[in-house]
Amino acid sequence: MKISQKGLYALQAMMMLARHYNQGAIRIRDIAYEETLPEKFLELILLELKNARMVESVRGAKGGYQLRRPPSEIHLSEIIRLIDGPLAPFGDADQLRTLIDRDAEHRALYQVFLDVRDAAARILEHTTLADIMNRKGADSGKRRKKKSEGPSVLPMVVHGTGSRGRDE
Amino acid sequence: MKISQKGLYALQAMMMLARHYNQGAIRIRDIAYEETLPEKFLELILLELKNARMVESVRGAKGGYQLRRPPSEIHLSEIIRLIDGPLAPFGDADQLRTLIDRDAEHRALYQVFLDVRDAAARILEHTTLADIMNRKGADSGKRRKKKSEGPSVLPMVVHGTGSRGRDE
DNA sequence: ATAAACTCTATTATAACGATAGAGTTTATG
DNA sequence: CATAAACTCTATCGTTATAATAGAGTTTAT
Repeated sequence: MKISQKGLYALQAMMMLARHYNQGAIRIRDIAYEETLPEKFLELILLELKNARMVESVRGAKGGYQLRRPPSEIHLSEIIRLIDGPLAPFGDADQLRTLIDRDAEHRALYQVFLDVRDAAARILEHTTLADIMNRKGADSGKRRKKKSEGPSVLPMVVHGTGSRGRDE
Repeated sequence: MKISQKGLYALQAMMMLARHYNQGAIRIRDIAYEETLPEKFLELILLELKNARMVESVRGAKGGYQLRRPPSEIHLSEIIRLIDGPLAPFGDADQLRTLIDRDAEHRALYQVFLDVRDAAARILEHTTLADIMNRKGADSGKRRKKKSEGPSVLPMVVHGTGSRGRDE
């Protein structure tokens, strides 16, 4: 899974709407300004989010956009899947399962792909807009230590563990 | 991180060379035939793998390609990074760490991205060609004892755990 | 009535992707 | 030492995806 620039914009816009939840409709222009996003491009993104029923629009003067559900009920995975497609690093989960069933030669490889997608899904399907709002701004007092603390959902993801200082 | 068709080809070619490790140089044509890969495209991929010192070539008649290191010492992450770039779903790990440091507004979001990349890295940096060779074909009894067995590092990746039967 | 907003379709430029072509170089071997 | 078998390298090509802009159309508050 690759998150495109557009996907990032969508996530940022949704975060902004989450911050202003229950404050009425927000104009595209204001979202674009606050998040520094290209306005016309954002327009298309919001239209997609609307068609996916994640946001709703109010048309006409005084119009704008707002979330259709509370931030705690919108998962990052939804947004990412909508804009950038499946979470799997190759194909999608169903395809991978089929390949694991039918392609004996490459079964083990596809299983690794599926493991990677499951790991991503476990994080993104359990993280909501509310989660990342609350985590914002360098420790909001909620016992979130600077170094580790790991990703809410997935145990033992200790920060310094992965290839720190290596390539990517 | 997205694994392209080219990335898949590279992984398949490397798996094939792993199966034929210590059997001398294998011709491009034979790799292409055995794995059903487009020969001319594979040529370019092998060249890249050679420049990255993962394989070596023997030129001239009777030439071909072979692994430069034993299959147990070649990690899937190396191949994927070479062909498809960083494991992170957006940018690379260093960029993400910088953004987490400097962009207070979006810190929490980038942290999630980094968590996803760490989860992928944990799997792909610990899975070797030998691992997936040995895991092949629903455990056919024959086992080459190499080093670690099974998904050494990432336990708890229970097959049926992830969002089965859902969207992707 | 009109300006402020969202809506929709089209278009563009650039890059990435997947692949093929062909001329060049190296080497085993008869 | 000629030759065929192989790898090496650069170029090209068609397609699709990405990132973005443009502009005409529609809805609505005031």
